[in-house]
Amino acid sequence: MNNIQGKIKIKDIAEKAGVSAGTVDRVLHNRGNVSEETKKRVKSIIAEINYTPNLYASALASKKTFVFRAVIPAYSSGEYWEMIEQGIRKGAQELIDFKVSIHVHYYDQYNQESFCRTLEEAISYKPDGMLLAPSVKPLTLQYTGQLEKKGIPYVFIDSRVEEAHPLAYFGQDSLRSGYLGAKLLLSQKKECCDVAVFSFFHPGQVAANQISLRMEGFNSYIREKEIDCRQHRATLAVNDEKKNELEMKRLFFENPKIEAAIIFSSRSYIVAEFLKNNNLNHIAMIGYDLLEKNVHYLKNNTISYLLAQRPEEQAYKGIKALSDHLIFKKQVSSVHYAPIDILTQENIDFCLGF
Amino acid sequence: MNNIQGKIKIKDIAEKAGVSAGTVDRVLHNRGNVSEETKKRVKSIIAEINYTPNLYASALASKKTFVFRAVIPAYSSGEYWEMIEQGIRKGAQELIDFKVSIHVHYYDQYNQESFCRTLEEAISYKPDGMLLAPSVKPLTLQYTGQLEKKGIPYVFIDSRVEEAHPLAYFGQDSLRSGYLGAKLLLSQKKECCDVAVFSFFHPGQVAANQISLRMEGFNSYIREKEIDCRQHRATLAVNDEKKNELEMKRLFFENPKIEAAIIFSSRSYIVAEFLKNNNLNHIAMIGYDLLEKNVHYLKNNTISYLLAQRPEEQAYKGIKALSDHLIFKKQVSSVHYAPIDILTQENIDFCLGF
DNA sequence: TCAATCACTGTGTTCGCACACAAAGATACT
DNA sequence: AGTATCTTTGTGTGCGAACACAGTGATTGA
Repeated sequence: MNNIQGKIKIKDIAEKAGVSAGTVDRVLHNRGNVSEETKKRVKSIIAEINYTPNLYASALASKKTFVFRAVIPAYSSGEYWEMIEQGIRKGAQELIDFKVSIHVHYYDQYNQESFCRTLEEAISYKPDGMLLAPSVKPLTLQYTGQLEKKGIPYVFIDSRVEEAHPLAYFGQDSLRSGYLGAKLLLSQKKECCDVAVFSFFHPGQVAANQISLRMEGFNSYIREKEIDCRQHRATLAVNDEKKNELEMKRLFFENPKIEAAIIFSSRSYIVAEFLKNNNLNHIAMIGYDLLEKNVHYLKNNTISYLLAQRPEEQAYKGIKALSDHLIFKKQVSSVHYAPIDILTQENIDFCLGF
Repeated sequence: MNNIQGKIKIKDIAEKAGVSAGTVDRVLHNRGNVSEETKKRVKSIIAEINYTPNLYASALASKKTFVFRAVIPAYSSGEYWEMIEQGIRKGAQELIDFKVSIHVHYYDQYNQESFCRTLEEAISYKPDGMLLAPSVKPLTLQYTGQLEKKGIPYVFIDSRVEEAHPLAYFGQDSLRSGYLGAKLLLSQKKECCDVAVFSFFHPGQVAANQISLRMEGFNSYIREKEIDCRQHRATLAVNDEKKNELEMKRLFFENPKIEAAIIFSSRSYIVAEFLKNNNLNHIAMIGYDLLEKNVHYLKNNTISYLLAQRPEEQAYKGIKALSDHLIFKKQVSSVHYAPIDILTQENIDFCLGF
């Protein structure tokens, strides 16, 4: 017999094949030095009884150690990227007994050179795997090319770069989240309506972002459903409160008929704050991402819906994809869209923490 | 030095305390036979260096085995409870190397006696922990009382019974999901409207269910927001298609002004099918739970929103709660509401599988 | 013919921990 | 004092797998 669980061990396989455990081990890990004949025999037995190794025993015995490196934008507390890092940390925690350690590198997302320097440094350590929040395409491709040459698997988080060959991508389908935003905002409108549409901008922005894709999705809904509405666009600046204030005043006061607003950025709270302060309660508003400040305005009914994307889960799964690939030798599928969560006052309390 | 990860092992503690590994083990597991003095010394060192055991090595060495038993309603393929079982199976899969095995018992949810028999049988095996989909209160309390007397921890899944003392509860906040249904259906209505409200019924129903709570939540929204609407209620039968057909015909044809419908049951597809077949496309409809048939009608635009509750995740977490408590000695919090997912055509594809 | 080399296979130690058992002191009892 | 008993402590083995190392024949070369 085998153990209590009835689970098959290497010894059982060895017995059935009439060889020793060492030989089975050699077959399992393609270590060579096994005759073709016994190799086939052992392999067929493994397949037949559907052997799955005890990963914990395996990790315990293994001398291999793994180092992953993550490269993400630097952030302040409460920002979107903080949640990404939380997911990374959670993954790291779960993997320590598998001898995995994870280092996080930060780059200035408004500085191209910083991106390059950070990435170069991370790569110079020759990690076993990388998690990467990509920057603009040509820049990113330059480094993913290096990684591919060195045979280091990497995972994209948050956004994706075409023509690269990541092990996997974890992020939102931004087109569709923009489309859904339009539906939630406009589906029940019967007559022509005025809508404020906000995007964000920072000079020198180098990290990829989803604003333009979301807007594209938004517009495709309007086209498809032939919605009759007037869009009033504005672009806010990341770090210029006064300018933003003026811009919003201009927009809302000059167009008093605006009855809906959508902000294609996690900084939705900036507009929400303005609406709240100016008692523009009649304006329905949709924002993005589960930041604390956004949640605040969702709870006090300024933001009607928040479309969220579970960044911790994305990052966590990204780490898991690396370990699944490198340690557990599992097949990992390459594209993983995060669910688009629709959050309201009613269900928000159940979505904090994942 | 300790190992590569820098993680502290029992041996390290033993060295620091000037005792052997065996003694440290005795302290860690309260096995007794340790003098007060050394016990204190060892404990203080453990606390000081914040020791966390390698759970995998621990499980490997341990001779203990655990048997969990789950008691849930019997179901046919495609029903709600199938997803619960999937979650249980997933949990079982992850725990096999921790020497945990899980048995599932099924009861006829329309037969009180069956519930009793099934539960008695499950308890008679003296499991280490139980996962339970409760029935009506007095009946359930009878058995949870037995479990408590025997010191067997149990977890409620799906719905909850007051006055019992489960290790944890995993399920939806039904009141709030009814409230949210009302909001999605009615928030944009300006004039008085006619709404069809469906509940379900089966003679002899004994498993607890959330229909009435959802309805209560629905009504509280209407009261709070002073919505002006006419409700047309109907109760459908679980297994009588013809009667249901007649009932729906009566309702919708006699009240042609109905422009919205909500079904407080996972069998929402029954109403959706009727609307589809009778070309009542103008009626906005809200259903509950992520059944395949419901998804079908969501995708073809008959159901506008589906409010889902991740039953697999609930069950999975229920199993994890048991193992966290029994095996990993973690503290588990007692109430866990599942997120209320708002599903639409746009985000449904990302929510299948968890 | 004997040693060297090769392909192949078996054995033994190790990982961190649990647990059975042995050993060592301390105490009490005849 | 000698022995039985109890308390306290240390030692050894095994969990399942990884990997270094030690065989074992067969083949080759001198």
